[in-house]
Amino acid sequence: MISKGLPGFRDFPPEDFALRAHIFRVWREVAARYGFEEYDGPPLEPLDLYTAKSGDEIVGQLYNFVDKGDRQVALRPEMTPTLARMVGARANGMKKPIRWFSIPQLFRYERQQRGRLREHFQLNCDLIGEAGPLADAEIIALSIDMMRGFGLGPQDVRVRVSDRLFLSSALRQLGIADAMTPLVFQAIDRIEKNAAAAREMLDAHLDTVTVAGVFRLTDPAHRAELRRSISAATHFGAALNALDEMGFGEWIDFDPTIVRGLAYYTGTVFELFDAKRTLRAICGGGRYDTLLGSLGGADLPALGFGMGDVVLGELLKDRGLHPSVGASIDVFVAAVTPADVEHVLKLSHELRDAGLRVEFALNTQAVGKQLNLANARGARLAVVIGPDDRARGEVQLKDLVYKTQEAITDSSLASHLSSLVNDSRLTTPNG
RNA sequence: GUGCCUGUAGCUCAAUUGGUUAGAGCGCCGCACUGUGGCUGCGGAGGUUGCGGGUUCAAUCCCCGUCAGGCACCCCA
Repeated sequence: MISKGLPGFRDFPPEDFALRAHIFRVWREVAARYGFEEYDGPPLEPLDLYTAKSGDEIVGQLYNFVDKGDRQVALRPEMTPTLARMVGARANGMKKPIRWFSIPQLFRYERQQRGRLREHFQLNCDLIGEAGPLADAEIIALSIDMMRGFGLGPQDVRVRVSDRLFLSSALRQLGIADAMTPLVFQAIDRIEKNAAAAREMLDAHLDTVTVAGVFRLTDPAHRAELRRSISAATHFGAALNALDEMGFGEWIDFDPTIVRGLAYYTGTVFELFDAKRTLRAICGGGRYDTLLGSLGGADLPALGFGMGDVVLGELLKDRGLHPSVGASIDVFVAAVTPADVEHVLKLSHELRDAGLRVEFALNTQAVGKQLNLANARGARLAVVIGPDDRARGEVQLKDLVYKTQEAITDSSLASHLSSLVNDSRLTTPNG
């Protein structure tokens, strides 16, 4: 009896792997367009890499254990500490800003739900060494272009953006002490999901008038007005304007309830959601100017985002934007009689050497069955070889799509097939 | 970690208020079809009804436990 896989861990049979490969491909293509270079690190790290500074939120759900050398280790729950270590070790010699991305598999020990497993792949894009607002615009633009790369538009995905500095100063104007800011952030983070709980948190620490002020600040009805109050002279205002100029204005929703849970964000924060809001966040990120220094790496301003493959995959399936499973071969080579198999083997390998994807029957089968298999594989072409053909130095070439057949001389076959297949690859989607 | 809901063939679902040997469609395999494909017809394989226990003459159905999945919390990548 083969035991089941662990809860929250996935198998990837070919039809699922195709989606994953598609997602990775788009991630890499788009990242490359922004000049980002790919890096990676170990999936298993010393436990203290995460318990040291990263924030207690993550530590509670670490997938950790003691290895055979009595070391406390953890499967990586996030990439940032690893990134900080790598950058810290070599930042002095690197031209700034640093544009790096990675697609790590991350792990968390928590109860799974749709869009949230114990393991996922997460695109991490980070821009290190630039404090100015164009860096903020650049990283948000990158996240938006990722969506465009999958065929998603502003009607599918919304980018909700805020700025912790902006929010802090707004809270200060309400008379809230700086010491209270983290708690108020936490309450604001919950307003949308559970307004009653948020109000309870605030009521416990603030007077009624101030609480009302916080709710007014985050009220969707006042958002347009609040957005107009953000001066272009501020970092946040300049970043928003830059996104407008990049042509991404219609994706952006300024939303002061976005603060994000992680304690280390220092400025811009943003999240991407599907427009129908039926799924969890597709992407989240922000500016973390003090984190790298506090982790003991280089003291550089930085910002970045993480985008998981699970929610994104759900969204692509919902919208019919996932890749269909394409043909696995170009050509099927069929033998009419056992005496033809020798010839089939020889020809098949000539075609494989020419770069074509080729399959043939591994046992003796009627020609009809072999063609049936060719169709099931999605082959564009089939070559049928029988005793009569061999006697004439020919093979029968069938086009399985157009249902045509012609005799071809054996010697000219490889180049003939290559050109046919290359044509059809250009014109067939997902081929 | 907490609460609620759901587990029947590879997939989607049936099965009379508890009643004989748990069925169907799709898919898979075979045959009609020994030199020509997607159709059609016929046939076949595939189930400890998630698992364990209990109640009962009798359990897919009721009860308990457990595991898994979904939803909401918690938290957030």
